[in-house]
Amino acid sequence: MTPRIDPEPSLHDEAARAGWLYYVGGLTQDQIARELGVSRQRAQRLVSRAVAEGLIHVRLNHRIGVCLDLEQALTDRFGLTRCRVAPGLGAGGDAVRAIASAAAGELERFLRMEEPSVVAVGTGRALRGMVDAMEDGIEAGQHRLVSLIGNIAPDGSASFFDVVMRLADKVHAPHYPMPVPVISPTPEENAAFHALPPVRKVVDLARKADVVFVGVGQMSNDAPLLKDGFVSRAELDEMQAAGAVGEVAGWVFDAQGQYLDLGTNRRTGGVRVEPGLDRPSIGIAAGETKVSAIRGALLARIVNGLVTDEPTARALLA
Amino acid sequence: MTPRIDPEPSLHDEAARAGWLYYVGGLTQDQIARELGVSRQRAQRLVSRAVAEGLIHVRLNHRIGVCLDLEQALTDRFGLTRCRVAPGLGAGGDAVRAIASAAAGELERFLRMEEPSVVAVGTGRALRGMVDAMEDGIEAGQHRLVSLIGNIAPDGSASFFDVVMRLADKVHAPHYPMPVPVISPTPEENAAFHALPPVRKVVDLARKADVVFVGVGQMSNDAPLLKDGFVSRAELDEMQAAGAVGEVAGWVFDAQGQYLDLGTNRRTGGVRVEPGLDRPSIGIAAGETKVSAIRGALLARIVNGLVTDEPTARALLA
DNA sequence: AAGCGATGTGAGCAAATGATCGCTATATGA
DNA sequence: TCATATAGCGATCATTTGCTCACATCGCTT
Repeated sequence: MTPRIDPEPSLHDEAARAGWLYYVGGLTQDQIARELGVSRQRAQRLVSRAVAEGLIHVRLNHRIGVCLDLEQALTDRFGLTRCRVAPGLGAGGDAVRAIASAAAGELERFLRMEEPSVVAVGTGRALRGMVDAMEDGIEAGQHRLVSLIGNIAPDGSASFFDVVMRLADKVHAPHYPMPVPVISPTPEENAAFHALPPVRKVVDLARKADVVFVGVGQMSNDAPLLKDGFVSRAELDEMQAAGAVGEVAGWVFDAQGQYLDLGTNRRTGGVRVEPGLDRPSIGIAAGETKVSAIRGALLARIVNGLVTDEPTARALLA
Repeated sequence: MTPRIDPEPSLHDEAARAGWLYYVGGLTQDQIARELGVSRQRAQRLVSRAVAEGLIHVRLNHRIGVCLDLEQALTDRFGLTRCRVAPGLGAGGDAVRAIASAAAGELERFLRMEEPSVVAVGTGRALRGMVDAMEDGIEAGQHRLVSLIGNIAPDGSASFFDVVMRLADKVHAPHYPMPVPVISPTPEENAAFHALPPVRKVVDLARKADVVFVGVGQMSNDAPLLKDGFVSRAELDEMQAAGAVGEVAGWVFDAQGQYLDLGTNRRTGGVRVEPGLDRPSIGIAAGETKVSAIRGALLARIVNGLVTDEPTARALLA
């Protein structure tokens, strides 16, 4: 009579169940081991696997007063439309982790709208963290997701580009990668790509996006662009000398948020986020090293919304 | 220059921050203590306070296969429109805790709709848990919340009735309590209440609700109605003898889900959930002792949707 | 002002946890 | 076929955690 139940509790299932019993049920790992009929060590491993694989999501259901104050102060100072400040994670903490769930909440907010819209996204660790922190089960098929940044890397590595893809995968929305090199060897090659009709289509879509989510990269010596091999050391030096402090979607700007007309900016393939957009343009970024980059982006209104963490917020206001 | 920040980190704020550092940041309590400048013991107390007060919410981001199978089986067997099965919490686990977040998700689903609607809710521990497990920050001002059950208790205790109130409070929606006794001393008194125009208005609202959320109570010797003093032992005996196995919103039914025409049912003040509604009527209930009550409600289609836990689901199918 | 209860605090301690190590089984590929 | 990598497992052990107890503090009542 009982229907066919219990095929093969996959490893994921077992881990999820262990995590559930641990965090929701409050059982000890010993009890979980007994419940699942495994050794305590295995139970412990299942629990940590559940955490590591992001099966367990923790959210804080209380807006800490100080963070609200900081949000208000940032909003006033930079004329933002949206602002979220997550509590910091202490000295050695990972800023990306701190802001991931707040950023996820911000994105979910847009994805849940019934009105079909176009969501443009950049790349970077922060955005990646945001997507990972999103809840499962959100269906956003009515929206279109478009990448702001080229998806052809010099070394062919794709790890940099899977933010849109992962997101599209997660919410079952159509997505439009931008089929151009992140940064072309020459301005001419870049122009050749942009002359192609399919490329133009994606570019047009990105330009009319209803909302933009981007990370903000610093242009100091630990610049993501350098680490990922998109700019050479020499070019970085050149742009630093010209005042470069940050970049958004690969486009480099100075301390006032003015895009520079040199270096890689002449060969960057992606769509530039124009300053002063009338639609939301949300920056997701935190970390001591990014402060002047973020400030530049805010000053020129390359972004008019911000998700950051507490120490970064304080530094921006200082 | 720095704006006025740091008035008084309230106890809640501190607890929230400690919980954040612990669960999101992964710091040890010792590190948290140092970070916050308190003793380790205080840090530990703050963390547990954060959990106890529901500041920390844990969600499982993975639907365990077995639970999906059970949902399908229940849906097929009882012709449900919606069904969620949460993993069980093991032998000594609290069933309410297990289903709270799944139920919250189900309710949030409705509240997030833009279309204004009327949401009718019952009472009980399960619904209370559901509301507590809801995320903060959901705005549902477009909906109206109406209580199915009277809000006048024999002993004047209000703890039983604050489900609608807490919910309304949380999502900032208007709410309509039902200003009648849960159970009147006589049918006549009950009728007198229902003749009053303001009462009729609420009753009409409840009757046309677009979605109904109710708990399911058992009528065994540990019946909630008995424990809360709404029925006497003698009446319970009488109804049990007549086949009573469960109740929804105070209305008692038998194993087939047929409402009985005796005992308190002649004096119950609230609105009866009619069998076979064409709109969603979601039962939130789990626990071994409730199985036959739930089965009755399902068979007669007093509820056409169910949120329960794994062992209960298995028992319902057995 | 003394008494009293509620609340909070730190020390100590037992239990729970998670990291490490060496072992085994399985796969991978030359 | 064999060598080697890889992953999982149980045992051991240092660290982390949360509980209990004895005491201090504060506010309120008598």
